[in-house]
Amino acid sequence: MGKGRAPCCDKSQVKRGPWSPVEDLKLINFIQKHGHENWRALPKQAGLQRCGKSCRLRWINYLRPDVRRGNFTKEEEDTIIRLHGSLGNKWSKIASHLPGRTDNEIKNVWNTHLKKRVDAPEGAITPKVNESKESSLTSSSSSSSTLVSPTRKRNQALAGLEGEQPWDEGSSTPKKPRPSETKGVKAGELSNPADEPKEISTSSVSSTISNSSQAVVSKPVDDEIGLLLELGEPFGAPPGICDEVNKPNILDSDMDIPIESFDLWSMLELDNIGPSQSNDVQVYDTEAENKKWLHFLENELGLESSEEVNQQSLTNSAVEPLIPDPEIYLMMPETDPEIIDSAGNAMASESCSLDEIWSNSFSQR
DNA sequence: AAGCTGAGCAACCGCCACGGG
DNA sequence: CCCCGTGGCGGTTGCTCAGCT
Repeated sequence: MGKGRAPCCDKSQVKRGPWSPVEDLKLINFIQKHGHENWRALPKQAGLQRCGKSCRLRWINYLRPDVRRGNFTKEEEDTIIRLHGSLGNKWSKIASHLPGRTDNEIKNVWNTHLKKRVDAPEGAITPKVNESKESSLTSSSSSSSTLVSPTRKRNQALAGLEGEQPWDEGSSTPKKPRPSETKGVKAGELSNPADEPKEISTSSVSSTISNSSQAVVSKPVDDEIGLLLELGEPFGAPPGICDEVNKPNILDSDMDIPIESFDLWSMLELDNIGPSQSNDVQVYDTEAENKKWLHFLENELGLESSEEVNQQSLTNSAVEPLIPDPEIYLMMPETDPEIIDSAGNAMASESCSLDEIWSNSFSQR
């Protein structure tokens, strides 16, 4: 079996580190059109300089339509603890009991929060450690929300967006985490005057997913955009993909959708690419919606110029990169936002909301 | 204000299981 | 039956910043 096997890919030929929005877009676009029958071949066909494994991981953990991010509910935590008790570190098995949750996320949650909780004797979890972190995370679950990652990630992400392209494509050592895990800020945090001023704008999105009562805190518009995108599944997955992800899904679970949020679609004039509410995963008039959605994103990303080509490629064979390599901008010797901006017209400078969109829509789902 | 530390998590790595030839 | 390729899984790493001193 697997002894002495060659690496799955030539490490020198593939990009590593955090995924950029452009890459995400490419991957989504490709899978949405063609599925993922062969992960190994996928990167090439999709025009990605990534290892197939990396693509798979990215898809499974973040881009997949039914992935739920952030905010583990009390029930979920309990389930994890219970299942871990019986299954051990069988993360994928555990994940199969938690619709929308990935093994990786569960693993992280376990290692960072739940393990401590379980290890500690009942009641021995002393505030000092837990108050600031844990309680803002796990114990918050008592308010039925929970396991929210601190605001800082979001904050840092946003901070990174201010002046610098966070996705340093040229660098093998990622500088910042992508503004990806748009973990929400739990209500308590939001209401905390000390926290609030910071950068709620990007940090308060996802709480929504697991609990509306907590989620529907007033948020800045950008957050709602993220929320919308997150909830909206704008790139409705094709049936093939949905088959894969058609586990009992988030729509079946405890997710409440703050209806108000959907107004944003019209606010954004995106209403015609917005979700058509349904209980099925397949909630979009896929082809047209997808195109509109991608179109929108590409415009936002400053890929407008290539859009025609893209539209073409959308209808072309699978072997063609579906998106006319916008990454060329990112691959420039100097991955300078300004360069990108001048060339691509949008990436960095006005990218705040866009990046939030990206982060929220693609990473936080 | 600056430095240090720990937390959190995305992504990578390597091994294993399975299926096809 | 064996070999090989691929997908999947679990463990680990590396990066960044919030919070503390």
